[in-house]
Amino acid sequence: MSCTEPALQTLRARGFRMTPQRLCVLEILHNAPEHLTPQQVYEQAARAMPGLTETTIYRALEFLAGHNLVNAALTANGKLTYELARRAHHHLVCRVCGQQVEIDHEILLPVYRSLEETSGFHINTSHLTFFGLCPHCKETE
Amino acid sequence: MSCTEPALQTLRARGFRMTPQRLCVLEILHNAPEHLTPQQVYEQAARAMPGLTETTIYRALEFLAGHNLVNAALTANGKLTYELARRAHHHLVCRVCGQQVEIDHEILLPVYRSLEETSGFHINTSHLTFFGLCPHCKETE
DNA sequence: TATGCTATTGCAAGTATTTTCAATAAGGAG
DNA sequence: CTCCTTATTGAAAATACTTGCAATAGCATA
Ligand SMILES: [Mn+2]
Ligand SMILES: [Mn+2]
Ligand SMILES: [Zn+2]
Ligand SMILES: [Zn+2]
Repeated sequence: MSCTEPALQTLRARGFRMTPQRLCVLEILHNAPEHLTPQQVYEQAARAMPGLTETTIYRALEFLAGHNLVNAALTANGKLTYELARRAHHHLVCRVCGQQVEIDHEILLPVYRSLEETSGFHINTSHLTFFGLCPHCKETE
Repeated sequence: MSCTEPALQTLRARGFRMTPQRLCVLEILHNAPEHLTPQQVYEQAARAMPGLTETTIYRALEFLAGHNLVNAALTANGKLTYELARRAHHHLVCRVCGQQVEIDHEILLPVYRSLEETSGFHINTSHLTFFGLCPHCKETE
């Protein structure tokens, strides 16, 4: 499939390999409407590729995240979920009802700049999760 | 110990209890030079209170974090570590060597404000972790 | 200080995630 | 197209974390 062509090139250029298992994970995340847990990815992947193991899913997700082909996001209960890497963005999620709002990366650029200036670091966090209370839950305490 | 007095009041006022196990966890974090993993807390706690279980440590950390007496922080590999809640701050950690820099919460206030304004949310994320490359590792690629 | 309610603990069992290692297969070279 | 190197997989075992439940012990009240 065409949407995975660039990913394939990226990996090979770095001496790594594109496998059907990794393609399967990318495919699943590509069609997912939202972030998925490793378990959810596994369930779908196992359906498409019987015999594939959970171990492989965990490894594929970590690997793909390391190569910026997928992003990991933190949930309110401290667990990681994944999504296909796309336009840089962040999340704001309600601790009570779980409602999510997406945040453009541009909004954070100024802070990134000032943090880089004062620390000398090059920041490459690509996917932050802020927590809080949504307009509704803010009312009902 | 006096440093735990306020914590005790906080909990009782809300109908919860201060137990020797929770005090032990607070005590350990109070003396820790940096963030600790649940396992590290357990090792120290078990030495002070034989019989205490890992289950209790996990529950105490989550409970105390829920009451803002301790803060959870994300490590580069997606795992949670804990520290005693103190002045609001965040972290900037190098993905290569692990070097950490602390960030004053004030620096992020403007962004918080603008995020709250545009989303209507009340943000209460108290402990963010930014990742990147430190000045040194930035050089050596 | 004695009593009662119920939040909290420890234990056991369940689920999730990581690690180790031998067998397999991606993909560059010829 | 075949061969070779070695990145990657699957299986099993080890660890990490969560959940259910009965016994225990904070602490509010009298
Ligand atoms: Mn996202
Ligand atoms: Mn901290
Ligand atoms: Zn809400
Ligand atoms: Zn570094």
